[in-house]
Amino acid sequence: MGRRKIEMKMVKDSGSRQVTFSKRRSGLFKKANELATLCGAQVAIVVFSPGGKSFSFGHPSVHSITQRFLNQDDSNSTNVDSSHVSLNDAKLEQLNQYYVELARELQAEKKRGQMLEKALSSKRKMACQKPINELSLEELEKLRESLEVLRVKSKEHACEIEAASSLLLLSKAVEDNVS
Amino acid sequence: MGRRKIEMKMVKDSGSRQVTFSKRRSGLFKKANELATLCGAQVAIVVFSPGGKSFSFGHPSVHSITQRFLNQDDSNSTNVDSSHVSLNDAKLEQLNQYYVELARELQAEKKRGQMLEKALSSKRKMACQKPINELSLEELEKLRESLEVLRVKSKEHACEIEAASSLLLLSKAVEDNVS
DNA sequence: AACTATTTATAAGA
DNA sequence: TTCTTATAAATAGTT
Repeated sequence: MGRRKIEMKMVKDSGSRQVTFSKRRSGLFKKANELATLCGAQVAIVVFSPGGKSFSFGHPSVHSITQRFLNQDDSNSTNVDSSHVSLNDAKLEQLNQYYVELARELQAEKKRGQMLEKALSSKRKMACQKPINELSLEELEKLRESLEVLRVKSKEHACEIEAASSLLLLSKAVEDNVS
Repeated sequence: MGRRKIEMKMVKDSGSRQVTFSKRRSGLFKKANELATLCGAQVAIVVFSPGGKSFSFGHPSVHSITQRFLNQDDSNSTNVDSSHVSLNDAKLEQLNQYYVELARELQAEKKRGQMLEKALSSKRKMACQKPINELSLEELEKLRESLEVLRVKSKEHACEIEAASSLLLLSKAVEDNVS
């Protein structure tokens, strides 16, 4: 948002980075205040600059909000039963929502889509196509999600095989459904 | 920032308020992520909606930042008992990490359109050459990206047939390789 | 700190 | 609700 578009990576020059930090921190707090005002929400923000200096915004206060947040799931420390539908589950779901929202942003990639369309067109020359009328968008989405999970698991450098198996089950299901 | 300027006060209509909250919370988190990325800053945000539902953003994590913040002015207080940090908490933080990481990768992905085209055209070969559980992380990522774009194209209601067909080619390649 | 040329966010609308 | 679009707002580079 300025004279030029900038790369979304660490600003190299220390001076410029300090200026950017100052401007954007101010902007962030303003947005937070607007969110609290317009929606009656409670918002707390804590920021540490690269130099280690802290800044905070809180409506009504950072302390009250962070305590409320941190104490959400501590009340039943004795109950570690996984079958219990806890607030943690809500949080997990919530984070998953963010994850999905971000994935959705990829739709804004018009240019890349066009390039892929080209690639897909040339791909179609290859034979061995099957009827696809019964393959729903929902099923496409399922397969995509499974790969999303697979990617995460791979990055954990753990249970790669388990993840791959899950993927296979899904892709097999899709394949069965079509044939 | 929209069709009209709005008064900076509580949105009366409950439905509109919910929509505004959702949009602006998303925008706030995006700004926070940009601040962290551009300036190498640590940022933690906790938001409670009017309905009492909580949302959080943390880079690197809400917990670490709030602890750092709460401890800086309270150096005489003993450490908060860390034994209550359950496995679920760890999972949450981990998921949060994925969220942050994905947001960052989203920016990078937008610049890899051409690479994606290459990846797609060479994908089937790779899938056919070795078992899926031996695919490299990079290869899995490419496959995932391909499906990501397929999904986008599908939702654009353009070339649904082509996309689905290509997906089948992909899944078929995987399936053939395994069976 | 101000100043704008631009980009980005978003309030309405479809 | 998800996707546009017209407009307001944020901000990158400049002075």
